[in-house]
Amino acid sequence: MFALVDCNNFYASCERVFRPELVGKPIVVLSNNDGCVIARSNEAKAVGIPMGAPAFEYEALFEQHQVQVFSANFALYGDMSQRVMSILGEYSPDMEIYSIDEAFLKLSGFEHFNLPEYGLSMQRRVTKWTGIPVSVGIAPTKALSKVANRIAKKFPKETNSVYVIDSEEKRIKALKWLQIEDVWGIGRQHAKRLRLLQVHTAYQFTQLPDAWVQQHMSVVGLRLKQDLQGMATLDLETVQPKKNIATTRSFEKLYTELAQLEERVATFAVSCGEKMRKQRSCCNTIMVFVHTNGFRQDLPQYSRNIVMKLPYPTNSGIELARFAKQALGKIFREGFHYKKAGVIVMDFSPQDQTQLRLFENSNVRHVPLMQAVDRINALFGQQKVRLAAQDQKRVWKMKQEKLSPRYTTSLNDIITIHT
DNA sequence: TCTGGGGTCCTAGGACCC
DNA sequence: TCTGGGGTCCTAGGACCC
Repeated sequence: MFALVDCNNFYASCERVFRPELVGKPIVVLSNNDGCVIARSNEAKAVGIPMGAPAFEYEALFEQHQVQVFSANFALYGDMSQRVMSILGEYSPDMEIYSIDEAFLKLSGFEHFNLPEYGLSMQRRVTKWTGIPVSVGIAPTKALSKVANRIAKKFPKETNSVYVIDSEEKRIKALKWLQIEDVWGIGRQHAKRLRLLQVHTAYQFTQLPDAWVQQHMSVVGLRLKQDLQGMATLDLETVQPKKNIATTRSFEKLYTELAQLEERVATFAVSCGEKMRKQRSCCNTIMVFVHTNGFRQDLPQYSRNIVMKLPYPTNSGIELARFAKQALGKIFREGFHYKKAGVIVMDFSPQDQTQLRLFENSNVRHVPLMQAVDRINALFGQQKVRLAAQDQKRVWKMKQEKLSPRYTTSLNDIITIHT
């Protein structure tokens, strides 16, 4: 059996832990630059705020329903996630942290446990120890545990937020209840196509011939179908080093000059270097892209990326910034208003076994230098030490007008209790 | 005026090898 | 009228997840 434990409205719930007066009130959390809604409490969903809603279009509705609006506070969410995961880790030796707010637990060898009770224990302990409400779905396969979780979330009162699919009757009933677009692994495109074929529920999907599923949805679709039928095709996945690492941002205003973009792109490259060093990878290829604001129909549009093969593998921020600037120079065009840029590094080789080149090699002195930079920045805050090519005066700043304190990760922000 | 930021996997087709 | 049989690597595009 597998359990899927998923935090309810995670970002909104994190904000609520330290603002208990907001329990029962509508809350939304916005993306970077306070752009779109990326999390909603149940109350916010109920007043009709969709996922991804542009904040500026919904200001009136926020006002009307007294919606509490927060800028994304990833320092807080990341820390709360770790707390939740460390509690869940006690419940099984095999856990896959699937995303910031959910984890699969493999329950092999738990045959003699009372699973509904076990799930309830997880649910209660996480809520009690962290303040984050969670839902638990337990079933014979991963895909079915997702289904069970959805039921637990949809009917919290009837299920106590824990649902177990442990019989053929329950499995079929659950699949007949689940709409096709709500199936894990079936996105918009496949759902549309399946609807046209009169496949409206997860159950009907499991009745399709294997050959059709394989032809139109590849082996990924076929595995999903079998998993939903109760044959455990998907197993826990172990943590693998990432194959690509990206740092990309939309800008708070439109840029027209190369120098402005260079400064930002250098910062993105440095950030990619930091992320690579954390997993001890060096990249052999770097991609830089820029584009204008696609929503602005009054301005000419331009969008381009460039892939640059590096002469040697590196994870030095200094070298990455230099290459990224070179690449940017090749795709930058005068006369456009740029809204977004990014750096993506790929084609990794392990840091400790890079192949030396005959003529050009990464500067070995950067290795201890980057270690020192990482340690200083870890101690004194991000970007305390940075390149001259990066923003010196910090001229740009992400729009974060509704940022909550970093209650759990910054001593200055620690909560005060008056007694 | 304002519209997010990360990731993964699979397939088909072309270029190339012997 | 007929025109081999096996591979690999790379890229673009399409789908999906949170």
